Amino acid sequence: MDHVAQRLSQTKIFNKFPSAVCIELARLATVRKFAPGEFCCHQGDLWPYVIFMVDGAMQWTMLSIGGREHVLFTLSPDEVFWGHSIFDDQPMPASLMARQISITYRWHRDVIVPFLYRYPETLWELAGVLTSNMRKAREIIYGLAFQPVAARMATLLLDRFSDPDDKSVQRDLTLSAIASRVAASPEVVCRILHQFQSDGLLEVTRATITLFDREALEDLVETS
Amino acid sequence: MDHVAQRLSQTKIFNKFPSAVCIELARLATVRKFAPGEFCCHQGDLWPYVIFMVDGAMQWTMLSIGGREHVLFTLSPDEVFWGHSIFDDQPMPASLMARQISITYRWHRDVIVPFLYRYPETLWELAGVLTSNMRKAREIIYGLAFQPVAARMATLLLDRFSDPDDKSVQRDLTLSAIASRVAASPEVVCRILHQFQSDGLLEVTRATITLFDREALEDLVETS
DNA sequence: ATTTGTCTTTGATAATTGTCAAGAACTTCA
DNA sequence: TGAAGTTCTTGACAATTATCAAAGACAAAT
Repeated sequence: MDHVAQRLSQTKIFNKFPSAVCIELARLATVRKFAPGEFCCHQGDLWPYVIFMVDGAMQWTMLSIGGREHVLFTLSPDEVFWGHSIFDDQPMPASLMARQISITYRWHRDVIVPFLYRYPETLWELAGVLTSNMRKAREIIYGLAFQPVAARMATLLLDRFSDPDDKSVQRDLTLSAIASRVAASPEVVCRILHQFQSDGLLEVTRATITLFDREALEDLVETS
Repeated sequence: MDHVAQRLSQTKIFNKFPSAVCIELARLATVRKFAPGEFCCHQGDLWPYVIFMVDGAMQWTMLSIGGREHVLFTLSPDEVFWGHSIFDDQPMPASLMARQISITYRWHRDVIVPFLYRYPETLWELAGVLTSNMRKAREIIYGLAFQPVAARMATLLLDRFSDPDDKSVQRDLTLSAIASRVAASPEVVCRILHQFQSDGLLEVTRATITLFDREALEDLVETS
């Protein structure tokens, strides 16, 4: 069995297909490579595609009314993304952009829908996946609306330090990149980072961030 | 054909069932009456039900981290609501509360899912409905996060004056009720309302609001 | 090693919104 | 009619965050 088909068959929804179908789908897929900065789909496009991330990283970026960009989440290898237009023929509400060199398998709606109908359990699971996405989106944007910047920063940091053993991480995001994730200005991000440092929660150098007090960050998220 | 079954068969998803199935479903439904203030489901509950609004009005209210309540949308007669727990067995992210005396038809997941599987087009349409809900939720919360209060007020007012002929509407919401919809304090709502008035956009009395300049409100929503 | 350009840091200031408090206006009910 | 309870209005003040500006630190390239 093709290696990619194998990985595909472990994802939600696709795991409800017999493995022969996954192999067949892998064969039917359009393979595409993206350079960093290249767009997979643009906000406003009609984009009725499913993609499977083989390698790289994509970010889901929303253009807000003031021309500001907000990164809501990123896509990592082995994740599947179902374009909204597949289901309701409406324009995409955000853009998907490659952050690194990325490789995707892509299917058009017309290719994949017949398979879904043939195995209705996938359709049911699809409802589950959409619901879970809705919850996540709700959570993220709700955080933007009702949590102060410090709490949103704390969430992002905890996400980076997701492994409890990790005491120190590389800083791969600039202040502006962080700002676009927490919907704040780079200056504020800078101040809050140093605020955290002078409160003894962590240590910031140009290259790394070292976490001292995970609980304090968790508290910040809870109580705000 | 039962009158309610008839109405049910005109809604999304249910319209993909043969009418005999709608009649059958109407028979299988649990009919419930709610007094104003009574809850249909509570945030945090596992609530795997579908409801059809026969009469009245429900509001979808989210308890935020500061104990504040935010009303995200309301349910009107002939609308169908699919509880999130149906699809992913997770707790409901908000509460559904009757605002007036309301009557609902309700089905448990176990009752309705077999019918969905029997008619897979309904499952497909379900994905469409969930996607459209996701878009709406996104829009609403995104507005809360990135639009100033005045723009959110403008949106709410335009919603009230949805009929272009309506020049004047009853004020059926108190300042606090408005505040909870636009996620602001009643004082700020009061000020903005008077701001609009002194800018000549509308006239506020205790009982009614009269719109003078619809375009100005629309501009406010666009440009912020 | 110097230059160039991008990040980062810091300060000053302004805008938005929330909070508190007190009084005015209105409704309801007895 | 009057009393009690809401709801509305207004002012003063505080907190959060954005914006602008300028300077400092660093990395890459020549």
